[in-house]
Amino acid sequence: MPGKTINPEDWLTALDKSGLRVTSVQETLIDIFAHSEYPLSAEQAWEIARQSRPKTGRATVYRMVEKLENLGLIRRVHGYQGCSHFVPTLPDLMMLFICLSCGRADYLDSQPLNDLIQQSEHISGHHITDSRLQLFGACADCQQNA
Amino acid sequence: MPGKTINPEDWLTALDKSGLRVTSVQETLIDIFAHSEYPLSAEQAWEIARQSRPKTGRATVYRMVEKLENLGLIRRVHGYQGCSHFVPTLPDLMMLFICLSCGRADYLDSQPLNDLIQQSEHISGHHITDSRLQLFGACADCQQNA
DNA sequence: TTACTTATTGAGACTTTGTATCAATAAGCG
DNA sequence: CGCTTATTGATACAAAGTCTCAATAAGTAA
Repeated sequence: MPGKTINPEDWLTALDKSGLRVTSVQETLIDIFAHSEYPLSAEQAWEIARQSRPKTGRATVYRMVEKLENLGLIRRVHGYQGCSHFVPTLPDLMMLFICLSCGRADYLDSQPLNDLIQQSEHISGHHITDSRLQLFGACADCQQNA
Repeated sequence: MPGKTINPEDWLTALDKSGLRVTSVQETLIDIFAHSEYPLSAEQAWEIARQSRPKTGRATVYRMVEKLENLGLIRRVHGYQGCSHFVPTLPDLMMLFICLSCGRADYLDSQPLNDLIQQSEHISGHHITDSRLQLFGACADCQQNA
């Protein structure tokens, strides 16, 4: 599956700039989210974190996930079985595709969506400030292997 | 805010056809969802149901919400503070707008979205079987009153 | 209408998911 | 190095949703 990479260093820089202290929990969690091909829940991130950092607290992970989301570094995935999974945010790419077979996430060009939203604003009279679009189906790989 | 109406009778017919028994809880809940301008959670629907039917059980409401969702009569709203709210499904209209000021839902023509999805399928090679788009902002009314 | 069969219901226990509290820890800074 | 204070971990707590099972009521046939 295609995909762009993420630089954990940039994330730490972003956290630092935001006035927060840079800690080892942050580094661990950023690494986990940045390197996962799959959307992760806070609970899952906690499990993974404890593999390399056994004493990591549950609340800490939930807090950090919240911070990362507020900073826009990760985005909530609105999936079939809930909305508590997160993927890294990629600059200038906002349309998300989730493969229902392998579970991996892919990012699609969002410009057409932006056009669509502008169009809808015009027609409806509403002022649209945010949007959530997610696509589900079978990725190119999984179609072949089926 | 603009909106189309829903006929509870049609819903009961749909339930009947699906092989399920038609009960008074169903009628109550269908009525509640069909007449609400706002997305409702199962918990909220339970509260409202008990006003006219005090002994209604919590689990029953959760079960019924699940059934209504499976039958496609209500749709899950993927909002800011969670994804546990539901709105009635309207035929041939699937794009949902939620006003962040008054909370009401509005439905927009989905054809442009369908076109966009087809386009994305072409470009990405993924086979897209379902989508979730939600728009947030200020509705026409709330913009005026601001 | 009545009796019968079986899906649905209500109550409450239980699980899961997420939040609040607070003493202990460790980042950042002089 | 030592001080200040944000962050952390442990745990208690709250909220959201599921499971179980005896009691109820919907559909069906006599």
